[in-house]
Amino acid sequence: MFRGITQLSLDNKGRLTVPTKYRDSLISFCAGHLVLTADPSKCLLVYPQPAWEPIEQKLNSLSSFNPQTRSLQRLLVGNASDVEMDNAGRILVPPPLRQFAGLKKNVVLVGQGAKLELWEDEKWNQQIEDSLILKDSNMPSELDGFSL
Amino acid sequence: MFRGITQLSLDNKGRLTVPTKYRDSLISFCAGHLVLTADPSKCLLVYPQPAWEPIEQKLNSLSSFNPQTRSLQRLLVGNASDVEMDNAGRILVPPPLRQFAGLKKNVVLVGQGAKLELWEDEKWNQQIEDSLILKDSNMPSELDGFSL
DNA sequence: GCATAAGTGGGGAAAAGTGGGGGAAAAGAT
DNA sequence: ATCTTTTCCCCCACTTTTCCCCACTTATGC
Repeated sequence: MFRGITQLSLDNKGRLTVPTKYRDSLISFCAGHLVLTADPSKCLLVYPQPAWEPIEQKLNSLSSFNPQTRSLQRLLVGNASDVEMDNAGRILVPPPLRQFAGLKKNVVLVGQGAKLELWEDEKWNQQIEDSLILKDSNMPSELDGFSL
Repeated sequence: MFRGITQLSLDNKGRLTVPTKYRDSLISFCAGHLVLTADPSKCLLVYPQPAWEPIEQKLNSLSSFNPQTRSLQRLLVGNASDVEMDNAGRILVPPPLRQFAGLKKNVVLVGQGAKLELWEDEKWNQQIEDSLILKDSNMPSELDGFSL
């Protein structure tokens, strides 16, 4: 399980050095085989390949006549991209995905359980700021009886 | 299964070079025999020929008295076109389909499970942007309990 | 402070993309 | 029916990009 935030930079070829703390577990878990895709929040999602497969299968099994579903399929499956870590522990972020998430040089990699999120740092900070003004009244009922 | 997006261009003869990553599996799966047709979203659908057959049979089996069904049959079966990859891995996109999807030079080929979608690049970007403003309230119940 | 490991950048080889020309086959016209 | 014209397809060569590997620089720990 991934947690925590790492500040990183893309080199001028668009490569991302995966932090050492994740590298060994990624190599043993999926031989460095990752899947990158687009998230509606305009960041990228980074899955170990085995964790991605069931999600893609679920998406592909849904009816393509529902416009909402179709859009999700296009966003997630359509942007999904297989990438391999090179032997320096780097991955190449494909240009279309870099463009989608507005990644320039400074990015943050954020652990989120089974996956990681990759954000342009400004967008990440903005997103954190925005989340602070949430009203309690908007809390989903799933969280009833739950406290920190 | 196809996934991911590839930026491509049609040459001035209207030919499309199929990306290498798909070429081998297309040759072994369907001997380079593809079916292109029109999609209601104004893109083109690209099926390996064996994957297309059951879809066409299903469409033909539906009642042609329902106007919606009839329209679907006309759009999909009516526009379906057999194409072969040449030995440089290129396919010729028939002019009527090129016109339908507004394909000029810059296009994107998008993996969607058993099929591929071919978009004029501007239209694709527009479609992705539009999908980001989706409301949760519109999510189909199929997705209850599903998360990324 | 030195040694080892990690991060960064660049260069080169191989493969993939691109474009054009020539030939064959088909269609149309006389 | 034959000749002419056009379209389509296949092949070859050139250009571009991508990926992989190596070397240098920086950080960290002993």
